Amino acid sequence: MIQAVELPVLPTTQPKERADATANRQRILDAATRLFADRGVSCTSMDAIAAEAGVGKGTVFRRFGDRASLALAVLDASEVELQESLIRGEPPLGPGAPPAARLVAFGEAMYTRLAEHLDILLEAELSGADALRSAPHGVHRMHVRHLVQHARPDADADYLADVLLAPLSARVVHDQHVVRGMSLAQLRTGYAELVARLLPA
Amino acid sequence: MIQAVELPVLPTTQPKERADATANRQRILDAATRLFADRGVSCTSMDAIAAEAGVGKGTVFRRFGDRASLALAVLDASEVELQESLIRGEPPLGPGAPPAARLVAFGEAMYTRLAEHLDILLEAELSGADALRSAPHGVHRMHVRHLVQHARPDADADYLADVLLAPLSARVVHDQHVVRGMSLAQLRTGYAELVARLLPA
DNA sequence: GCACCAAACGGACCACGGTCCGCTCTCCCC
DNA sequence: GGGGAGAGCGGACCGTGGTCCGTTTGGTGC
Repeated sequence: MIQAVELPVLPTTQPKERADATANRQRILDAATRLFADRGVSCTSMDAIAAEAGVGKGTVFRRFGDRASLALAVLDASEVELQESLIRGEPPLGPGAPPAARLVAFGEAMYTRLAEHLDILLEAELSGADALRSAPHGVHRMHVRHLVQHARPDADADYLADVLLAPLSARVVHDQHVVRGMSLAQLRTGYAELVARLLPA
Repeated sequence: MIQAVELPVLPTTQPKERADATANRQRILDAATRLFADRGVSCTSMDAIAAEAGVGKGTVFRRFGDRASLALAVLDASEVELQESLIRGEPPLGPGAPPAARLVAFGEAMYTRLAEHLDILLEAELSGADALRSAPHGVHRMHVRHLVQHARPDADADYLADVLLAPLSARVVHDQHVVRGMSLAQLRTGYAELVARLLPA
């Protein structure tokens, strides 16, 4: 027998987090941020973060899953800000400018972010076997793919998006800038010229 | 008092490896190759490799330094063959063809190699924080940089070489091919078009 | 052969990321 | 405010990569 059932308006809503859980999440994020800054990301163990947060190690992993996700979560505010700029910000980063200009601006923004948080971003993509499946990366890929498709409807936007994102990975930038000493200005210029070649105005 | 000293002709020569060490290196490589093939790279621990080789774990690490280097060493024969083709092989992979054609051929060769050994290459660049500092990668970068410089003396060959190598990383290809299901043909075509855009004939 | 020594060996040991499970505490409903 | 359910907690536990150091062994000079 079919019955009318009271359906929640948006069943996708999370079942609401308990107050202590929320508090702990924040304490863990604060502790991680502090320790990352103090003694460096790679010298900060998960145990140390748990201890600093005054919380059991299990709680850290329950909240964040693994080390890479925690690193990503620490940068969440910065990521949200970037995405906001992409969607609703001023041109050329936001809508309104031609795709090539927006892409160059995206590269600039990414390099700025990378310079500021290189070690944390490195950690985020190092530990996980699949940093490329993370939500932020997915958003970046969508964005770039969208710009490419508008500028060159003929091209393979999926592949080109990957090409345009690959040099912006923390690993590549770390090697270029830290290991081999290439300047950020050189990287920015290089990216702009790359975009100019790939997305003709 | 200054004395005439008998100088070795080439002090850079390694001081000759002991016979048992050489034998053990080979047994370890064989064991690793076998186990990687049998149960998969990610399911094979270093202890298991040591046991299979009939050797202490310390010996494995003494010979190969770390897991990533061992993975790389397993593929050494394949890498040597590739490098041989680049330096002395037939065109278009080897010398003689125009730079753009050689670069496309390089991409083809790399994709073939990636398809064949994806999991091992993934392991090699996953574990080490600095897979980009490995000897093979250095050679690849030199090669690509050299081709770029010949085709476009005006451009930033260093940056472009990185751009052209980044999409050929095991991590990117794994995500494209395994996770997202892009075909190898699509990747090859994409790379060829990328080269065409970046290195005008 | 022999004796010597550096190179090599091996497995106990360590630190770390991640899991598990029995106990606790919050929240909701009455 | 009392009680029941289940999310949340914490820290003991596990497997793994990597190190250390006392012991063994292969090469070499006599």
